[in-house]
Amino acid sequence: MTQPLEFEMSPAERRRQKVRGAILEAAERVFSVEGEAGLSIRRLAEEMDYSPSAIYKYFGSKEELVDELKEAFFSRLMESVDRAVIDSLAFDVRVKVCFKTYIRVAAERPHHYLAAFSSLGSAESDTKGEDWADFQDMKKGQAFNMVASLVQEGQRMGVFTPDMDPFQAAKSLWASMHGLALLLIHMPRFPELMPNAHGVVSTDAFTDFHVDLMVRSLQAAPVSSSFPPGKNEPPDV
Amino acid sequence: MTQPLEFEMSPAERRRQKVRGAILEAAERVFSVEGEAGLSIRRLAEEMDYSPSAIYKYFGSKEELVDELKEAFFSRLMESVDRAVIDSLAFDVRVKVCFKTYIRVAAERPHHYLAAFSSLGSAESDTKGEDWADFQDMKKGQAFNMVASLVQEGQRMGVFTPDMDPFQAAKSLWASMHGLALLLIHMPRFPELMPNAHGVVSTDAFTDFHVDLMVRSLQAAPVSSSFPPGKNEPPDV
DNA sequence: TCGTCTGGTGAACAGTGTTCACTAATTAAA
DNA sequence: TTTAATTAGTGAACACTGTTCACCAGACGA
Repeated sequence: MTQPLEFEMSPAERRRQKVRGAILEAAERVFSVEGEAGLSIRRLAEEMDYSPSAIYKYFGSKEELVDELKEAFFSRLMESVDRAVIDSLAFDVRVKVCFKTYIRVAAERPHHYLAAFSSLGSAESDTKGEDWADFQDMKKGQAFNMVASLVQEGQRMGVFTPDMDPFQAAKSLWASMHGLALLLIHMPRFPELMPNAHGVVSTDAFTDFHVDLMVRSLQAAPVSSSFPPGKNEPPDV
Repeated sequence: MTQPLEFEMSPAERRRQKVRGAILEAAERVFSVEGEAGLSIRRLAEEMDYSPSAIYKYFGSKEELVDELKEAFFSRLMESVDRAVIDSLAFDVRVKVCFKTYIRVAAERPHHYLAAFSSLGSAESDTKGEDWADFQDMKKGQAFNMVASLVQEGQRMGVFTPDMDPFQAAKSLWASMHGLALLLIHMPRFPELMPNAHGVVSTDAFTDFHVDLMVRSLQAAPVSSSFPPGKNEPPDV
């Protein structure tokens, strides 16, 4: 998986990796501002004074190239979240900073985040490994695991209600996080532009609000009102 | 906006609308299973025994055609939600059925829903009308308004906490709804495949769980624990 | 009946991703 | 060091795409 260290590469291999990196860099430059639609092999080749077919000596297809961009982005995203979480000590700020960092970094690179979720998964994949493998390869599983362990920690501390599957809760939280990130990407200023009762609300303030609601939904329920608290749904199979 | 009624159209106009409808029908057929990528003007023309350029007598561009498919889908989506909400009497089942219907219908037509949210909005739109106009045109605003009025109703009934802007709450709920719909589209069986503490969880059961959490986050907070309840963020401008 | 408008055609333009035969150079082996 | 083999890079081509344009025939209104 990981490429060999630099000093144990032949000069040829080292030069090859250098060119490969240059291609990825140029691709990243274009992709960041114009997305997959604006990134064409021919344009990329022209920008590097290469022939289009030269690119294919380094990448099997355009999809392969873009996949590498997406994977690199997801690594940066996870790294950002990790760092933000580690730097925070108190539990409550840790969980909130986790969500907020994810949403902010995702919205900062809209094309990357969008591209990573723009293809729809095969609906009839009998081989249950396929989706899940892709899931871990793309490091999306890492986000899920981090959220799940945060929920468990909250439950151990008695801050979150114990009568819910932490994995289910993590999925739900992830969906809410994902949803806001994508809404911010698709309509960048929708928190400001859409109606508000009390004047304009900045995107940051709205993100805080959304994350607050997400966290509130997990808190230990002191009394039950007309809505039953989230309990584990029994598997209906 | 609305086309003239059938009996007040000239025979020519009626024939024209008939062909136009046939094109849209064929496009819908292809788009439903293969999405925008699989829908090409040439293929469409071939399927109807037309020349490719004939399509352009009825639609200015491919984008215009696809936009009409997306708009029709959103109309169906909103109609489904409306009908589901109207058929329910009790407030709690009404709000849950609203969310669940939205998510289900969106996930049933993944290509449509994905296409409607696949283009990223212009980040630097100074004309604040642009995003908002697109918003109402695509009938996405209708979803928002429905959710907002549900929140207000819940607040009037005392079921939802009164100290939060119902519009902000509606945006947050919409984001959570949107997020789950897109996750189900991108990884259709992620509720089953991802880890669970208590066996396999069906997609339906997980949707119920997610919606429960969404609703719980709005409930009137009896006592405040370590997390402050969602209050109106003051505008910071 | 005559002119105008419109539906439909085929060819072409400018793109796209990708492949393939072909050099030229660089590397590994003798 | 000379030779063989592998590889980097090229340009042309294929099969697509959306879109336009000149043209033609038939239907329409005057």
